[in-house]
Amino acid sequence: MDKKDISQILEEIGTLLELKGENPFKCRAYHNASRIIGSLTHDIHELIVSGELQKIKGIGSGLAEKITELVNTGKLKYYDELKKSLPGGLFSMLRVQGLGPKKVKLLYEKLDIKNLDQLKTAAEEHKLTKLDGFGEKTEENILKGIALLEKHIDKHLYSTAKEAADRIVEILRKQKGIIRCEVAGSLRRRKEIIGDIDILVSTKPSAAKQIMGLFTSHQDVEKIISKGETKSSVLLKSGINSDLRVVNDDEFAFALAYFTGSKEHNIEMRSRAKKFGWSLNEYGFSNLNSEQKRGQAKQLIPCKTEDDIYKALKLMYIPPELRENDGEIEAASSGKLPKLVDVKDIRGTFHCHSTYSDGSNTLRELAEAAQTHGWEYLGIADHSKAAAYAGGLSEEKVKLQLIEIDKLNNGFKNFRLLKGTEVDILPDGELDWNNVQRTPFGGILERFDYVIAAIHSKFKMTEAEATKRTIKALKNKYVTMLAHPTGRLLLERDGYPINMREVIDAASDYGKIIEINAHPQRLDLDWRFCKYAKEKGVKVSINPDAHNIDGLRDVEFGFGIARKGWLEKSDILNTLTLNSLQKYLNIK
DNA sequence: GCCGTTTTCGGCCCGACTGTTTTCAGTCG
Repeated sequence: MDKKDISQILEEIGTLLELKGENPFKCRAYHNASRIIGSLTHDIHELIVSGELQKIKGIGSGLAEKITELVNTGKLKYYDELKKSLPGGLFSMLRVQGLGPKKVKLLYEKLDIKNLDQLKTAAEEHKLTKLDGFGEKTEENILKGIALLEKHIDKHLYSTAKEAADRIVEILRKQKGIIRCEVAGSLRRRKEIIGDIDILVSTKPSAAKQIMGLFTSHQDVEKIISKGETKSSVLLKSGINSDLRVVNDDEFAFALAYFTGSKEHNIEMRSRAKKFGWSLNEYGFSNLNSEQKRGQAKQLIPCKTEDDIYKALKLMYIPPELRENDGEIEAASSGKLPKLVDVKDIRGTFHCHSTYSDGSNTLRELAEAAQTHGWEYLGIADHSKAAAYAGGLSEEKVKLQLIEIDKLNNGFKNFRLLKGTEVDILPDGELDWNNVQRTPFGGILERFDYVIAAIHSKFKMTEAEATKRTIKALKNKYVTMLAHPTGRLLLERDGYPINMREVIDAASDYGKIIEINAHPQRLDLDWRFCKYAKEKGVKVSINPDAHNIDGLRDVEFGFGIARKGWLEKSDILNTLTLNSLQKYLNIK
C-alpha cells in the first residue's frame, strides 16, 4: 500500500461521505488529506514510525489512525464498511456534468438508480422529472452529459490545451474594448494535465456582451454550455471545455488570482485575508462583516496586479506554478520562496532525435532551430542499436553521425551540437552498447559527450524489476543521465512502474542526472520527484525528447514542471553555459 | 474530521449560473 493507493482511498471516502450526505466539512477533510498524502515526498512508513504523520497540517488523530491502519494492514475497516453501504456505480454517475453528490443520492434513494446505464435508461424514459428539483431540462442535460462522457475523455495534455487556448486568446486580444486578456486556471499553473481552459478578460462594461458573443461564436466552439453576462462556458471541438469570465479592469488582478487558483491556494489566501480583517473574493478586498456590494464603492485596497494582492497580504509574489497550497504561502510569508528558474535561463537541451534514427529533422535543421531559441548547445541523442523499431544506429552509422556533427560544429559560432546517445537498458540491466565493443574508431561509449540510458522494452515488468534494472544501468560508469524514468509512453502504449525514491538515491550515490519528461505520461509524477531530487542534490535535465523542430518548444513545458518542483537554476543541467557544461560533463 | 495569538467548541471561502422554483438548492470552479 503506497501513497498513491492511500490518497485514492481517502479521496473515495470523501466522496462516499458526500453521497451519504455527511457533514460537508468532514468530507472536505478527507479530500484534503487525500491531496496531502498524494503529494508527500517523504516515505509514509517513516512518517508513521517517527510519529511525524499527525504533525502534518490537515492530518489529525482520526485520519492518522486510519492511514496507519491502511499502511500496516493494507486495509481499512471504516472504508470497507462505507463502500459496502453504497453501490460502486454511483461514482461514475458523479462524472456526469451537472450531477453532484446530492442529486446522485436522490436518484439512488428515490429511484434506485445505481449506475450510468440505469441513469441513461431512466432519463430516456423520463422517469427523472418525478423527483424534487429535477425537471425536463435536468433530464435533457443528464443525457447530454452522458453522451459527452462517452465521447470525450475529460483530461488533456498541457500542450494540447495550450494550443487550443492560444487560438482563442489571439482572437480576443485583437478585439476592441478588451483591456486585458489572460489564460488562468490549471493551464496558467502549467499543470501536466488540464481539465479545462479558463480565460479572463477585462473590458469596459459596455463591451462585455459583445465579447461574450465573440467567444461563444469562435470557430473552435462545438457547443455552448452556458452564456451569461460575466461568465460563459463552451465545449471546444478539441473536446476541451473552456470558460470565459469578464470583469472590470480594477477587478482584473483579483479575478486573475482567483481563477488561476488552485482552489486550495485560494482557500489559504482567503483565510489569510481574514486575519487582516478583510474578505477576499474575485473582485477585491472588502471589510469583514461589511455589507458592501460589488462595484458600489472604490476598492478597499486597489490592486492593479497580482503582485499588489500578495503585497497587501504581506507575501512575496507567488508564481502560478507554485500555487498549490503546498507550502508556498508560508515560504512567501517568511521571504523564503526560491528564485525559480525561468525559460530564458535555459541554455540548451540534451535529448533530441534526428533523421539518423526516428527523428524527422536533420542535424542542421535542429541546430538552426536551437539557435533561434538563443541556445548555446543542442544535444543529439539518437537511439542505440537495440531500439530497432526506432531506427537505432549501428556502430557505422554512429561514426558517420559523429563526423557530421564535427563538420557542422566547425561552421557554428557560439553554438555547438553535442554528441549524445540514448542507449537502451536491456532487460538484464546491461547497456545495449558496452565500451568493450570495439568499433572501427575505438570503444563506442567513450566517443560520446554523454550517454543517456533508457528503457524501451519489457514494459510489463514489476516495480521491483524495473527499479533494479534501472539502478544497475545507473551504476555503469559511462551513463550520464537517465531518460524518461517511468516510461514516456505510458498513455500512448505502455509504461512501467518504478520506485523513484530508490532510483534518485542511486543517482545521488553515482553522481548521475535524471531527466524530467517534457510530456509526462505518468501525469502526476514528475514534479514530485523533482522535489526529492533536489533534496538529494541530484541534478535534473529537461527532456523534450524532441523528434522534430516543433518538439523543441516542449522544453517550455518541462520547465513548467521544474518550477513546480521548486527547482532553482543551479538544480537544472540545462541552465549551464556551454563553457561550464563542458567542464561539468568533462567534454573536450 | 481538523483547527486554535478570539483555542477544546464552533467554526470551517465565496460567488455565478442553472433549473427549479416563486425564494432557493445544487453544482461548479
